[in-house]
Amino acid sequence: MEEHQRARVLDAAITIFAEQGYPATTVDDLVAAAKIGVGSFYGFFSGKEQCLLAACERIIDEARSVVVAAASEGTSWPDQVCLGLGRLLNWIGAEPLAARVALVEIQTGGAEAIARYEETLTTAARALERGRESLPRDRRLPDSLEETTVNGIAWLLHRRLTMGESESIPQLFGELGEMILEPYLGEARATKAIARHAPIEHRGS
Amino acid sequence: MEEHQRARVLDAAITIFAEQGYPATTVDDLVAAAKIGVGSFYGFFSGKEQCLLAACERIIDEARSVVVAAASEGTSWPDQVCLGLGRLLNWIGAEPLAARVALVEIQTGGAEAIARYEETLTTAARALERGRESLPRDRRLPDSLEETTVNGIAWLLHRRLTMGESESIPQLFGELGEMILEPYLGEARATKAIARHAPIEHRGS
Amino acid sequence: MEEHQRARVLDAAITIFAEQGYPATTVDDLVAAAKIGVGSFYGFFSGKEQCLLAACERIIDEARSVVVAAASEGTSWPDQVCLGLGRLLNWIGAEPLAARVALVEIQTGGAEAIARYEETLTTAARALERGRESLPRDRRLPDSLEETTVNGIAWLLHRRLTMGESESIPQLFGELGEMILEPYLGEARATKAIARHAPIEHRGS
Amino acid sequence: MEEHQRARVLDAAITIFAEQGYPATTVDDLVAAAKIGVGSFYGFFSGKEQCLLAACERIIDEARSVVVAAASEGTSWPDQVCLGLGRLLNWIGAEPLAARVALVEIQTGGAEAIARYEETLTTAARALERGRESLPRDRRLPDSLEETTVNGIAWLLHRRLTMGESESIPQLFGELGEMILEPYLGEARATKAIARHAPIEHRGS
DNA sequence: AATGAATGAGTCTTCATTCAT
DNA sequence: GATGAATGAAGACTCATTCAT
Repeated sequence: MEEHQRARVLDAAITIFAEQGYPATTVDDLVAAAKIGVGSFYGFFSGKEQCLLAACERIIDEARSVVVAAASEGTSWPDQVCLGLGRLLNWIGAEPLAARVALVEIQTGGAEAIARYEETLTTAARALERGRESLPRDRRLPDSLEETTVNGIAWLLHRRLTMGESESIPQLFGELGEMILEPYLGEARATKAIARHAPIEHRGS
Repeated sequence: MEEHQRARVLDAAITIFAEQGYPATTVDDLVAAAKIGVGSFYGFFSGKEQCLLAACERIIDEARSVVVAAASEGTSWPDQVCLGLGRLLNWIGAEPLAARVALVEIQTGGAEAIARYEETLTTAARALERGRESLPRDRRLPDSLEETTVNGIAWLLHRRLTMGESESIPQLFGELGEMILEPYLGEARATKAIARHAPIEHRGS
Repeated sequence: MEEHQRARVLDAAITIFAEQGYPATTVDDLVAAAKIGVGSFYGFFSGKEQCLLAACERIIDEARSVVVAAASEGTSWPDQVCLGLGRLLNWIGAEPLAARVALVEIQTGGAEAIARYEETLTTAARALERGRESLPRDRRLPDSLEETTVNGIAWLLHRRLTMGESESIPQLFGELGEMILEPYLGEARATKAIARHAPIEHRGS
Repeated sequence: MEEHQRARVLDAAITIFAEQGYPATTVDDLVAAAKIGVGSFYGFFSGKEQCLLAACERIIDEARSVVVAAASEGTSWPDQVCLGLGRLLNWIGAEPLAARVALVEIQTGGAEAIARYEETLTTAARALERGRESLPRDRRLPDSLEETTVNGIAWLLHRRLTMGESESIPQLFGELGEMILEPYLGEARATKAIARHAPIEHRGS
């Protein structure tokens, strides 16, 4: 029961953080939206920042599981990337508020929140490094390629989310897929891999 | 005299903003550091946020003029890019506090500050589009390439700045240079262009 | 409970406003006198001015009910006027602080407060217009008679209150009564009506 | 020269005080309007309140001399009253800003200013007491008649000035004249005295 | 376990006044 | 004599957090 209560508070917090921005949100806003008392809030979280952190954690966990589940359906690495990316973008399109919190608001949540954000991006970058395994001998990639890619993507999403264009996010599939795969596969193979997936979104891009 | 005074306040503000972070900085911190009265502060700026904005404006102007001056020494476009990038990285290495304010703290400075930040990156992205002019017919680039590149670079810098590794920033020249030029020139020509410049930094990367 | 608390704050506020004057009173003075925290104060009132307004409203309500109750005991209109006036003056003599706030301090409380003050006087003036009903045909009275009368009285009270002569206020009964009634009844009848009431105060005037 | 300068500052101050209200006026507003430096301002007046006081003094002196000059043209006391009142109302209609400062703003100028205001009204009331000299034996008037009358008039003017209806002030001549004279002369003679003067304004009232 | 009334430290901001030039 | 840059005391108000019920 208690856990369920906490989850409800988190839901409310995500909505409020996304709508008003983290700094502009007061604890009172949060408890009003969650329909609990201030005391209860401090029972669940040790403060406003911890609440943001918990919200982000839940959002990222959910996003991660979406990606992992999708990737497990693929056989080759490029397929896994495409599936994961596609589903992730769809999920973001469906949950723009949550995405906004985990990608935008977290950056205004103080030192620890920023650290978590960067950690998340780093983890994502690590995951992409698998693409290097099947690289032709002569192909050398910059050390920070994955980090740059991931951050580039995060920024593109950030932008759409900030500008209220979240419905268009799934349509980024083609562009982002190529951005990820091209360095490892070259343009031709990357394009082909992408074409195999997400015909709908690709058309739109 | 008045202008000089204001510049001094800006200097102090940049240091404080960089060291404590914008949200954690109070107007009192600012006036204490600048050794002026609160009243004077409000004579110069209409508030804390405007002060941050003014600081960023000055920083960005300075950075821009460093880049422009450097680029004007080059003949070909790749040369201009290399010169501009190299000097910019050196400047950042020499002024890490200023860079931190304009790249990191600005993002916590409220809506207008964020808008300015994105504007700056967009301007930089626009400048890189010149690389498309001499592109081979068959080479097609994603629309958002430059924005992604610029943001990826900003993020890399952001990261070093945040982690206190600002001295290593000039050494990113090789990596960043390739990241910029490769899509337009291909790997071979990009590497060559970079090798012509900044031999010292390249070795370090 | 909350309502009772708010009433206590209002009591304290009336004392402080009357003693120091509205403009010279700070929110800190108020909370110190009421023995509450600043936060609580802002829970009760949205600011200093609203607190003054609330205080005046309560005072005026109370004064009005004193007058209405007294008037209801009278039969003829002149009797009602005398009863109402007498009790009002006694009440003011007993609550000089409250009277001062509602008559004096309210005039320094900003636009809204002044509007309320004038509104109150206008209402009182309206009430006096009933005296015109039984006027002899040939008697014509200036349009603004009641307003002038009411304001003249307010000003006399203002004066005594300001000069700390509040104990003498009930003794104004004879004078004020005549001032009110004479235009409608003529001197003779006015004097007689007054003589029927408040023998004690009349003697003192 | 210095005196002339000071007068200019006073002129500017009257305008500003009337337009923005005394409390809302800052010393900066004043010096900006008078086109002098802050230092000079403090050379002329020891502070904002003294400036208001000086302004009121000048205004009242001028108003008084208008009345005195007018009254000196009359022969009988009622004539003198009518002439003085008529010219005063015309003057107020012509100088609403000054009148506003001396009648309205002065009341928000702190203890001393209020004292001056009341003093002025008291002086005016004293002047009216001359009307009692030729009173029929049996006619007894309330002690505070003149104060009440004067204040009633002040309040009527206050009201028009506050509501921006200053042009209509000269038209109050008939009403105010009767209010002053009636208690001493009775209605019939009062009306006749008034009719002899200010035919134009009387029609409008 | 839940509540929300109460707190008060901390912030921004204004503005009358001073004084070196 | 005039200037206006500089001052900083003072005030209104917010909001994260506590704790008695």
